[in-house]
Amino acid sequence: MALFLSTYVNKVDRKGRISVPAPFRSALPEHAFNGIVAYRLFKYDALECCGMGRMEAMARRLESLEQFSQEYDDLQTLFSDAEQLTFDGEGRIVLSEALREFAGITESAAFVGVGSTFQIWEPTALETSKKVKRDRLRHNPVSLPPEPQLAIRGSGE
Amino acid sequence: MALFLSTYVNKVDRKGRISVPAPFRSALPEHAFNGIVAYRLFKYDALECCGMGRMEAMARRLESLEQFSQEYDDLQTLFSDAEQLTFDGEGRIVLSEALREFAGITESAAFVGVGSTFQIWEPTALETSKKVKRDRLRHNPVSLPPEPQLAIRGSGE
DNA sequence: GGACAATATGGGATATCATGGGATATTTTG
DNA sequence: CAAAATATCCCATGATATCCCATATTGTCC
Repeated sequence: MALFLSTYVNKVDRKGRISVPAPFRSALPEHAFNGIVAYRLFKYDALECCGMGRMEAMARRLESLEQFSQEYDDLQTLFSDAEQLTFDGEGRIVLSEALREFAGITESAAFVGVGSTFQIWEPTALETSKKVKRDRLRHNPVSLPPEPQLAIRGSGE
Repeated sequence: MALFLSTYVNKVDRKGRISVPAPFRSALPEHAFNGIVAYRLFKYDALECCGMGRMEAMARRLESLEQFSQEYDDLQTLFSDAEQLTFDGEGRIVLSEALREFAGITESAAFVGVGSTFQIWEPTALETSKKVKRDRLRHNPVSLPPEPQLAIRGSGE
């Protein structure tokens, strides 16, 4: 499984191109599609990204939900707003205006490794969010449960 | 499982390089990634370090949490603040300015084995913290639980 | 106490990565 | 079908990360 760590801030150029950090490109599993999928987070004005394989697995899990249910419909939105972004020869992607606008990205973007996926944030918004979360962790420690069972995602369990 | 003991103090050079003590390098499990992962402790201005395998296990455990819960979001910060640090040919890592600043490290750093992981502290801050803990233990002794129950905690205990 | 090995420290060269620009191919629009 | 717009591809450069080599210090063994 892919593991994304750290945070990198890179520039967006006039053509909407931005370098995906080299460690993230290395961490992506091999796939016929050479790039990533970006979709909008529900809770934050930021994007979540992963390889195509993970997206395909998510699609299979969507199929396990009750068709026509409210949550099925809701999750379909995730897919319809998602964009596949191909790497160019230098490891850059092009962020569409729609994605940039959703995340409030203008000149730079922060690539935020969060374990099995990574996120793309506007850097100032990221710092604000991180500060809140760090403060919360400092005052209300949480723990990780022991080594898992696999969880079904997106089911709201 | 890895076992890290003792405390070593090494120098940071002008490029931010520092030697990881040889016993710690030996104690790390084999992994394709030749280095360590450093992340920020919640309760102290210090870093905690482990091998990549342990970080991967932590990522799997994160996946077992409810995906949109607040504690899930908060713990993601641990990953986004973490950095993978590759060993150079001489067993050194480069501590980024962000990590050094967080831990208050300038000229030297203390490597502190704490069992299954190790920590990196600014040496004076470490001494202060140790003194506080020794005083507390003297007045309020604690015990270890029996063998199978040790849990990894997201916060300093 | 000396020799040797292991470890830590220091410096410089090279490779990689991020950034920037232009050309070409493809798609869209009129 | 042609022109315009956009996406993709290709190439170059500067900064920095990585790699390589040497020396000093410390620990171990005889």
